[in-house]
Amino acid sequence: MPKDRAPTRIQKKNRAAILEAALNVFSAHGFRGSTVDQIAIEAGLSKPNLLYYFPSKEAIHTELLSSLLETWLAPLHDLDENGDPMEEILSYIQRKLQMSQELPRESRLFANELVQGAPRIHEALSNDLKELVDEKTVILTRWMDQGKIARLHPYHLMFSIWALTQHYADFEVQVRAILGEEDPFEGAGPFVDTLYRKLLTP
Amino acid sequence: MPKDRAPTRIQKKNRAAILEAALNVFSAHGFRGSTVDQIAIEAGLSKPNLLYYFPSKEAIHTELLSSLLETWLAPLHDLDENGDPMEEILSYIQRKLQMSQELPRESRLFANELVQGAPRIHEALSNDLKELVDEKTVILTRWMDQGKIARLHPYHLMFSIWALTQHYADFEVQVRAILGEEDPFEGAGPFVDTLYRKLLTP
DNA sequence: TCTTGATTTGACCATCTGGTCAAACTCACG
DNA sequence: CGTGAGTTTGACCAGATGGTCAAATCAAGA
Repeated sequence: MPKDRAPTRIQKKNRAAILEAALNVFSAHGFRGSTVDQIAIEAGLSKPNLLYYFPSKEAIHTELLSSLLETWLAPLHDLDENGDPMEEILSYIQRKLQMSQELPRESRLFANELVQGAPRIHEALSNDLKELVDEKTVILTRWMDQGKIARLHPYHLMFSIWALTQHYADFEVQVRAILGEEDPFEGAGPFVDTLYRKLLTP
Repeated sequence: MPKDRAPTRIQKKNRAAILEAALNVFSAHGFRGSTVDQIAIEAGLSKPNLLYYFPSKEAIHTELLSSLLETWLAPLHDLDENGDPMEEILSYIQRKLQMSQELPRESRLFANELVQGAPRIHEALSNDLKELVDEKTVILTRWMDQGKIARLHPYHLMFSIWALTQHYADFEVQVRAILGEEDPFEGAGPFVDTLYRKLLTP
């Protein structure tokens, strides 16, 4: 293993390649379904070489999840209490949808983890996520109190946004099986916009 | 393997026990994450004994998926073109939500499969599911033409229903991490009802 | 009860998989 | 250059896993 000095050029390149490869593999096959060899080959390294950069398969997975969690929660973080309520929420939703489109691997990485009970990120859910959601829930509730948006159960509103937007990445095969040639996101954008505009209008 | 006569009492009991156990295990760990031993133990059998009833792990999985697909699609099947449009759709949604509550293992079994690209049920999606959806889409579109419900992209309407209802089963850990003690389905029922009533009102 | 097919199992096998290690190789820099 | 740290790899290991098989046990009808 490299000493803990500043990472060399090679270390940077290889660690990045490994994480990129691991994202491909883990998001497609889940943790148990992925092998170190697959990741190594995809990263253009031999297995022992890969394990020179990360102590274990688990470590790669953990690092991936924690380094991507921030990205994943960023849109919600950006929800601004000083903006226009309806526009803030709608633009949050569009950003989430855009992430589903542009970062489907990340979405599926989390989906895989969650469906199987989130054994490795349970803590992050109960802490980081819960905290962030509660913070934003206060804002949503205030907007409801002020009559700026319709009164709804804020948690379930949040769930519906996650469910709807991530569905397009997580269950892409199914969506494509139904839509055929049609581009999923072409229709999805306007659809969710309409949906939440109607739902949130007081 | 048993001859292909009428199944004996023991065959019935053991095959049922195996499928029940496999549903538990596969839905919790995915296909690759599950082992034949786990399933055997959960079914109260030895591994060779289990493999006396099913030729392989894959065969159990396949049989589970195909035998549950029907159950899974039943609510949509029941959508009646002669009923009241709004009530038909809303009751479809409530039935889906109820299935999420009562059959979460089945939901997660499919979710696991779908997230990983549905390698084993791709065909069923493009055939059975696609066909059923298209059939019901015709009804939805007619209702829209008649002004009975709001005009929406019917496929995306369908996706939204699946996403929202199955979210509660598939991502139950996340939902519970946010809700804490609160019963997810307590709030979910009214929420989705409100949502689709608003959305579908012309 | 006896017989025959159904059921069960311990022992076993081949393969896969995560991980180790010592030896070889490469690179940056004095 | 030369040298020491950083990098790479072939060979290997132990445990897990899907699956097989012959032999033993059981169950039900004649």
